[in-house]
Amino acid sequence: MENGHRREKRRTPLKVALVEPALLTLISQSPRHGYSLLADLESLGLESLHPSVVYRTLRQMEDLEWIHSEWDTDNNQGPPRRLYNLTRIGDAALLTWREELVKAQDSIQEMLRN
Amino acid sequence: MENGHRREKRRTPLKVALVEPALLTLISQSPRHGYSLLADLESLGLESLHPSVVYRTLRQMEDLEWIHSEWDTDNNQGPPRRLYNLTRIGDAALLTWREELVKAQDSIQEMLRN
DNA sequence: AACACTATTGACAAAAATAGAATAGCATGA
DNA sequence: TCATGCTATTCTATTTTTGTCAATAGTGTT
Repeated sequence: MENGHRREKRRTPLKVALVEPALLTLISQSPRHGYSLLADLESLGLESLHPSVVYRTLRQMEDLEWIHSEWDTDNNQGPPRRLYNLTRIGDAALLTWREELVKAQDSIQEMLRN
Repeated sequence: MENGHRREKRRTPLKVALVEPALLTLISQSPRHGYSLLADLESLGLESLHPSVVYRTLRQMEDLEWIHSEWDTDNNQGPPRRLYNLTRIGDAALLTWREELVKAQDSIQEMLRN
């Protein structure tokens, strides 16, 4: 049955796999809200992510108690927004993530060295 | 409803997201069969992957015609095994992947530079 | 009031990932 | 020869994740 090609799509793009550590990194730098994180991710090279992906990841991380959010009261330009900041657990999670990032970096380096 | 923590698991580990380019890279170096790829992935830092992950990815890539397999006839030590090698399409796919890897590398670098 | 922009949430279908069982050839020793 | 263990691959059920779209909603502008 040598033939019979079925699928077209590829696996989870690297981009998506990096959203979580990227958000942690950004929030650790300074508390932010989701909408601005959406833009900040682009500065990390993670472009054109669907907003839902970002908000969902934020909620998941909050469920894990890596981050904590509160409604931003000194809200100037629009509807209420959540301001996220890192918890102590999130700090630890970031450290763990950084180790994983280093490993991934090594793997990639190895692959690229033709 | 500030509280009510639901989930425990994290997203797809980076490790898994790197299986596809890693396999392409290895096969491009020299044709191999699945079982040995399982071991070779470890040399790329992708450790303790479930065999299913590797075999599934191989089948997916074969469906995409990135790789081609044939049963290895000069089979010495066990049951029949598939020998995989890269197609021309796979060559191109590897190049595309390498660009993605470079981008990911940049993103990671950016995250790690505290 | 209609519209555009900021901001977040919810829900659903489709795809992917996890893990374990099933299958099977070969080699070795009891 | 029968059990055991290793090599090697496939299948399938279940759980998770992802992609996408719609819904909600406040604020400012025309």
